[in-house]
Amino acid sequence: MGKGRAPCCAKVGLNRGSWTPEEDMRLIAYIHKYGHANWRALPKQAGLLRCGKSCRLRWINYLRPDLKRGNFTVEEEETLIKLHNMLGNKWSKIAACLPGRTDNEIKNVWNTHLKKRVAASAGEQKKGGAKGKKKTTCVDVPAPAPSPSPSSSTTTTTTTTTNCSSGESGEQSNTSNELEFELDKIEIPMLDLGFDLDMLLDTVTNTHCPVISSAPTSTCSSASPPCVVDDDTLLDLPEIDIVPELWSIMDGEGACAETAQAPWSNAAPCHGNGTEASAATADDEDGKEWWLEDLEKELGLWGPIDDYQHQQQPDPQGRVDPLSASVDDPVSCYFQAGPAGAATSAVQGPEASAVLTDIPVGP
DNA sequence: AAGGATCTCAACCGCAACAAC
DNA sequence: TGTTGTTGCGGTTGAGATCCT
Repeated sequence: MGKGRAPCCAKVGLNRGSWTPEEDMRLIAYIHKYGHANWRALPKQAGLLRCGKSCRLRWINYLRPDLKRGNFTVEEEETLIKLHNMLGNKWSKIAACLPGRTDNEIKNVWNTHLKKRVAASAGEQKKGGAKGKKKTTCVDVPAPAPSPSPSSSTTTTTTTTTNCSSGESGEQSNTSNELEFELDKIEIPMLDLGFDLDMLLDTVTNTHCPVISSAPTSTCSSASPPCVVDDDTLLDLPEIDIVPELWSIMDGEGACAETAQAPWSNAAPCHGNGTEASAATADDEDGKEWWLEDLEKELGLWGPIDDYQHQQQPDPQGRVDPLSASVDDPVSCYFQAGPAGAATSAVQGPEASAVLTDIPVGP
């Protein structure tokens, strides 16, 4: 959103600001089919008037399927507080320890309420804490020591990667050892987080690809590239009519395997370029099926297409399924009922499908 | 009900690190 | 070894949402 700084020249003429459902669908469809080996080339190939950076951010922070949504749990907040106490503003490292949470989200949560809460509880516990205004989940957090902010704004002398591709853990051994040593001393509630301290250590110290990664980044993809698409190649993306054809992309032909830690990662790696994506095996289908189901449900595509209207009928109690209630086209359903409803103000109806019929792009 | 104040969070930016040549 | 291109990170911003008076 034009935040005061002039855009770089490369971005002149590109869309900025909030993403529309059409753009989201293009990005989802493209990445699902071809992966994201090259963010810079991606928008062009996907027919998006966005810079690659923007696409990457949108995918990582909002669209990728392994994201949790909703408020942080108590456990997550406590973990975040402790990890921040240990690591400072190393949001990506913290994110690597909080499955399904992005560094941006964590940063926001920290800056909006946890920071205040920690400050309040550290400074003036007797006063009764901070007065959060809105949806802060009030938790009694054991007051941690004031953050030493080991790095806070100082940057990157430490290792930066928590990514999958780093096989070079050796050269980072100093930092890793320090982290390991320190992390060894703290207790982090891992109740529902699905991992243990060993995993946390592994993750933070880059010793292997985290099971719960901060993001299926292109670094990961480059380790096992999903589909390499020539920069200048006119992609053979099918014409997508929003309901059946996009669905077919998602559901089968050419659904390109994402990276190792992606939810559909059981799918076989995509060999060659995306246009020759092979039929998935039965196991592949199993591996990605749940995500596809999930996406389809969010899109309002789950079940027979005829069911859309049906799904919007109130249940016997008179309630309406929030996943299908909002609008009558699946794109809007997805963005209103699904990911935070952020794009709710965007175009709906015919325009959405019109855009999606034109995914194939040229140079 | 209206208007102002405050909060949230998606998206932007610049820069550093990394990779490829 | 140096240069160039790409990606990842952390800080910042402001529109929209929510709360308060």
